[in-house]
Amino acid sequence: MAGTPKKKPTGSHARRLSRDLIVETALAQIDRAGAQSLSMRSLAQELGVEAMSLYRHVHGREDLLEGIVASLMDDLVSDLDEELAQHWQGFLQTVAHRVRRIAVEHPKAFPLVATRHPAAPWLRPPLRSVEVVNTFLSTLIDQGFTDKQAVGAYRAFSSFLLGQLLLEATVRGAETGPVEEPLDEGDADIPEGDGQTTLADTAPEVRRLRPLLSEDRSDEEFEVSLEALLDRLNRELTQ
Amino acid sequence: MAGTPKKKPTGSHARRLSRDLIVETALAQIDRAGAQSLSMRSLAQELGVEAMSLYRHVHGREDLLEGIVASLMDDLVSDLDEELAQHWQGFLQTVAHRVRRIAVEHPKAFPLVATRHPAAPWLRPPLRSVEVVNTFLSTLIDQGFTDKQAVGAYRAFSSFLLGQLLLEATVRGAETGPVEEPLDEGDADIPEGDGQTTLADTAPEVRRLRPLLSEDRSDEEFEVSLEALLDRLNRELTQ
DNA sequence: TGTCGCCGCTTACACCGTAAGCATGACTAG
DNA sequence: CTAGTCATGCTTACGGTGTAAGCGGCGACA
Repeated sequence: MAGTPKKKPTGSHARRLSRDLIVETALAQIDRAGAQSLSMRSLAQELGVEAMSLYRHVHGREDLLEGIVASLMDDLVSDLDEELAQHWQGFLQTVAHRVRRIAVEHPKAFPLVATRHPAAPWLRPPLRSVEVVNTFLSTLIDQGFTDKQAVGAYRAFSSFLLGQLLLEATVRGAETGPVEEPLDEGDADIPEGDGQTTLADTAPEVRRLRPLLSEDRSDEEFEVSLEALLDRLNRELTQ
Repeated sequence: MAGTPKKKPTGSHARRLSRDLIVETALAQIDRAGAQSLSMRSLAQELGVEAMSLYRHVHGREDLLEGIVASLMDDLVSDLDEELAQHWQGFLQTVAHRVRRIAVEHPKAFPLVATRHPAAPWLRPPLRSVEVVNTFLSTLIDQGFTDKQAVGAYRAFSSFLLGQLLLEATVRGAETGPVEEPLDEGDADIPEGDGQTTLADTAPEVRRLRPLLSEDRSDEEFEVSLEALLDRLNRELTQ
């Protein structure tokens, strides 16, 4: 550059580079445009830095993604083991709502939490950290669950959260930025006759029920399903 | 080329190129090494063809993936609307087991089914085709479900399948080829003290229950959860 | 005033998806 | 039999991606 600036402009990038800052910025970028469009280069640019600089603080793209899901889920552990764990139902409800909050706030990032392979094969998304699972299990066992029941509850709970929240995140993520170009819709194969007419012909029920199908009852559905799960666990507990 | 071969060697690639063949081969490659490692070039190579030739039959990578999930799920519709739809519980059970079969046979591909955005916002994975959803809804409504109940059942059922099967697929997919290199485990940050010792210290319950956590009860869990869901729907139906 | 280590930069490479155009063979009309 | 059309696969080329390897400068401490 001409002029040999003695002090760097320091225009936009205020904070110093660090793993936390990188992860945080990456998450913001994913929230904005989806995980697909996050690249080391674009991330570096947003940080006012060259791509290779990121590798000082992050092992690579995979490690970065791992860091993102970890940072998302670390908010869970923070203040969990309190007086909160006195009734297991309340405990499960709190955990469920916290995880849901994460999914709703970061719909584009949640598929990562759901899909990424856990650190150990006996950890199941979305509760992927050893600490959380430990709190989960010991809370239940302290309140009368047998070992087997506690593990079963962990699995059922994981499955419930995963299904419910991944669905919700998919919907919310799609409506918050289907910026994907109209996909050309050219030729190249599969003429695919008129969609609307086809729908009325071959799927009248779907057509008729479309308003109902499009309604957003996710809050209510989550509560109801969670309640059903808790009932089931309770029934199992008291045999 | 020297020799101007009059007939092509026809050594390895027997069948002619077609969308179905391409999709089929791509699915095989995903089953083998995961979706991450599927590239147009490697796929073309396996077909004994140049990458750009694929674009005659497929709009691009996205369209290819779409074709793969469609081909996976098309096996559902084939013989669904039969005498099978006489009891909705049996119907749901059949559908559930068929989808599960798909997930178990293609654990590395199932995340695509789960994660990919559906064609319409009111379609929910893994039942992503209009035909299947239509059969689903009309079957239930024919047997006494109100519109709202049927739609609710569709949502609950989707959520159940998605959670249960994505978990199962993740586990099975991981054990069937964690070919991922040991990830270097170098330095660059986060010293991360000895893992085993840390686990015993901060997560004694997890350590104690590890054998139980590692057990594979997926068949049984699937049946039990499905049963619970059907019970719940039935209770809702008969109020 | 060294000198040493961190931290970001530069360069380079292999690989990716895909736009655009060309070569070739098979099939059909005259 | 010839000429024309068309489907199919190949070649070339471009911009983008993750990342290995080494360099440079700058602040901190002796």
